[in-house]
Amino acid sequence: MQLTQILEQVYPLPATALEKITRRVVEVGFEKNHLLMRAGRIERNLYFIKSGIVRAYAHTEDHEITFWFGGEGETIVSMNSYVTGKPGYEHIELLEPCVLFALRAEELQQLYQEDLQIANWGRKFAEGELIKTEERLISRQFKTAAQRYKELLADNPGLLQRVALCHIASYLGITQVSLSRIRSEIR
Amino acid sequence: MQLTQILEQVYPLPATALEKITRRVVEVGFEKNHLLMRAGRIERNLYFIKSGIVRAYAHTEDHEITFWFGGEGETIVSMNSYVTGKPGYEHIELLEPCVLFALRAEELQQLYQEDLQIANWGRKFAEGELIKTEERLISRQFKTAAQRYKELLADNPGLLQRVALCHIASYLGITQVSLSRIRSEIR
DNA sequence: AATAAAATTTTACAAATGATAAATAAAACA
DNA sequence: TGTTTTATTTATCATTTGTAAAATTTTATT
Repeated sequence: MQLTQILEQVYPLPATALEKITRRVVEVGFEKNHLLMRAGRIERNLYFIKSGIVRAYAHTEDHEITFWFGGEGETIVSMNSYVTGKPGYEHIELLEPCVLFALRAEELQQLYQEDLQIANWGRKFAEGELIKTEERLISRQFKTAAQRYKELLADNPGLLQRVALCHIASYLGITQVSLSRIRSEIR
Repeated sequence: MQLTQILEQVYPLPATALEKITRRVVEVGFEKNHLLMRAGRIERNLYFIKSGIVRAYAHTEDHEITFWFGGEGETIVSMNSYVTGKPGYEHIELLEPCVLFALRAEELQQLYQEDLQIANWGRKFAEGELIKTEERLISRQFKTAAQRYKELLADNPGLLQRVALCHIASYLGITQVSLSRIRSEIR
């Protein structure tokens, strides 16, 4: 997937604005299982996923939860770190070998201050992520774990082939044992 | 709480930008229990809360869940409707008599296209709401209902005096019976 | 103050989910 | 291919949370 395409699916940008971003982006590749971001650090980059799939997770001593999957065309941001400037709480792990477009957060902040359309791009990006997150929060309350599993499969076919079930269970907010039960009941 | 103060706690704005917004805002008052927004409609306004407290809820036939409380200084947006232009899924109900600052969504969209600092204000607003929502989603998985209740009280003392327990239970993602159990165990 | 209405708590029982460990299946590797 | 390692499923039991209904408390109204 190309960078301009990724950017424009968030918000259409004039050529000049696209060029300002493209000029500051570097293409990088990482192997499977690479830890792209670590909790507790201030993250200095954003990434756009050209190919591959990643997960974001947070953990305490005993638990670990996967709260986001990112695939081709999606944007990897330590939202907390990017917004507040403080260390983030999430780790980003590559679940496949990935090709990413890297952009320094500082440079994007600079562009937000210079370019009206890029500022509106940033707004649209955050707004889009917000409604997705809000919908997930609500769906967790309205729907049973089985319903949420079926919907995830429907919205995201192929995910099952690319991601370990333990991560899917965690994403759905249940244990792996519960997910196994749900899967056996469906068949 | 004054409008400029509300706006600037999201993102500092130059006087000219503040003036552009202020000029388009109208102060309105509603009685307790007024339904400010209804699901299924395209919402044409945003509101800033000068005083009072409100809740956002969504429902299916049998269930209803409260997923947000807004108090003084907060912004009421049907995020879904505002972002996608389609009808929203939330109702907004006033839990107290409120004084609100109303702004037409269309006019704000216009300002986003003219004023760099206002576009950045919109970006910061969405980013802030996003991390709050993301944190809630994660906390729902990491923490027990009892912990979430205690944290809500700690972060938001006074809420208990202003909001019915059935809404708090719903917000925490549990039934009212469960919340009663938690409350009796704490004492 | 007395009554009615609404909100909250309590009780009893059912259903869903979690924890742990063992069994099985799948994947990775020599 | 055979062996080891890792991932997933199954089984058992404990715990949490939900449902429904009744009891109690609080609030509103006459």
